[in-house]
Amino acid sequence: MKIATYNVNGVNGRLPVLLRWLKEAKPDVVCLQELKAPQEKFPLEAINEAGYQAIWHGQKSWNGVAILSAGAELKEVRRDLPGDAEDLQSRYIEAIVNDMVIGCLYLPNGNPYPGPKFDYKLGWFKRFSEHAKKLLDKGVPAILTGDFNVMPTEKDVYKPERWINDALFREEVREAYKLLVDQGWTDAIRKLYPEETIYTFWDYFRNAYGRDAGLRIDHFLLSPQIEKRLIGAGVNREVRGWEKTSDHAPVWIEIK
DNA sequence: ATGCCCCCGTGCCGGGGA
Repeated sequence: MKIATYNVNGVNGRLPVLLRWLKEAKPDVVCLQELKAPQEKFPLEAINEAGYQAIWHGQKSWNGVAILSAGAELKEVRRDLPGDAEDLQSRYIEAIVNDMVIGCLYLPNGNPYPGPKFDYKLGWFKRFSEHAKKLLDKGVPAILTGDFNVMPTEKDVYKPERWINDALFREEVREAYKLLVDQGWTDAIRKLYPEETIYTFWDYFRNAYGRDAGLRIDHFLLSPQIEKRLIGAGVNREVRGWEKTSDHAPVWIEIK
């Protein structure tokens, strides 16, 4: 079973790229982020025609997350991150698919540092970690995946020294990611490829993709039951080279 | 220190992204 995550950077502007990738990669379950579309403008018909059912939580202009499933039933659990009724940003949606919890997240960017957006990022991270801990404590097979907006280590940045004070790499944020993983999650890409340089995002600026000046910020965190079933993982980096493409590439795992 | 590129919309500029 193949599960993928893809920050599409506008689900309607990216629809041809998304449909082509679905057809070529044939993932069973897909988590999407940055829909940048209100609830009623999600392209459900095209996605149904591609063979997927979907649940999503849209928002005008920004954010927005979705979960797609090809065959297996998709049972929505929640469409918001618990812990702050005033937080109206669409950044989390969770479903049960094949008896697994699938959490699809779009963690706040947090720039500029310092400032209120950075504080919001740390607050969101804390709420997310509390929710993640509850999932582990329940002992259910779970996958948390999406755009974490964190490069976990220096290996995950083309030039770490340039990113020290960026909200994606600040020590507080890396520490928050480490604390989350240390609850008992496994970073799927690093489990299979501990030393490789692997990126999931390349800026539109400065020919970043051509220079391979990338970041690894889209992650798969697996609960112990899923980690035992992990048989493959990778990045469809060629998709980043397509016309009218997102600045992120799809990331996938295969479990037995 | 900033723009580069690209998305979206109370749209032809500005905010946000990372």
